[in-house]
Amino acid sequence: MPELPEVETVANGVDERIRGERIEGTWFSSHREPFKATPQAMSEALAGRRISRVYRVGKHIVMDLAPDAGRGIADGTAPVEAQWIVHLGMTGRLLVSAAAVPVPPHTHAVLELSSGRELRFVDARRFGRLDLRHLAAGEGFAGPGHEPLTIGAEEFAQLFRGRKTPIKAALLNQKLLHGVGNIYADESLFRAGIRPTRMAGRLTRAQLEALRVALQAVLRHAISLGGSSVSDYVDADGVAGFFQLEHRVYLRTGEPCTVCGTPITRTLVAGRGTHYCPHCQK
DNA sequence: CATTTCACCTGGTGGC
DNA sequence: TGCCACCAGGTGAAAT
Repeated sequence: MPELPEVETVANGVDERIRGERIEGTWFSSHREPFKATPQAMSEALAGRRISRVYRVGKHIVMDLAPDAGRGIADGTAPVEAQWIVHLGMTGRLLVSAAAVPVPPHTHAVLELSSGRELRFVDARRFGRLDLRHLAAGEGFAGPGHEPLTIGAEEFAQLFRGRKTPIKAALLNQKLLHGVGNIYADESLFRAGIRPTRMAGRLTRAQLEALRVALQAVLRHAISLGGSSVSDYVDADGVAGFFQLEHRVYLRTGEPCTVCGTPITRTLVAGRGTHYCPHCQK
């Protein structure tokens, strides 16, 4: 499901709903895939602590964990002792539900909260990951690349200098920019008029700047509409987003380009389905 | 090191 | 209705 706008929507929704709550208990499934840290380690780190803040870094959701009795829980300034890191993979969901609501199939983690509600991690394909940071052991979670929403023109252009890979593959590389995925790579390249197969290192400075502006605009617009719901994605309340209605090329193979009417083409770039207008994108 | 390919999973859809 | 191929928002390991 989830690229930057969807992860941002989920993280903000979870933060609004459960910030300040105490984690009373935990439950984890017996599948091994979603767990980078062991369920036992996560249980020990989570149970008895308070959730002081939930936010997005790249495509990761970070939950700051503070001591139960600490000050500054409500405004997120409490001392952070550990962080729970959630990556939604392709089909992951993070849901805040009343305990009485039936637990959905493919639920892999449940945090029981002081309000009586539960935070549930649900993931059919199990490409998602759950992990843990102990801040006493080092830095907080930073993520692998630059933040797409705030990166400046100079830094952005620098990322692609000399790269002999298609620009779309570079956009998907999380060590360069973290948070861009298949939908927003295709949509930003369309809005910038750049063909996804163009070699990244051969783009002009003006083209790269057009791409940066288009990418930031498309991500902000998508966040404002609660993200794109293609099949699985929903927010923390289980509600779908609306940005899929604004897609100009993604999954619109054969449909007319909204600008020139030429049928949208689908090809493979970096092993991913890639959609573009052969007339508007050079 | 840079880049490409493929495996990891389940479920939905569309053709026959 | 059933079966099968193909497709899907994600990485990360292995090969080149």
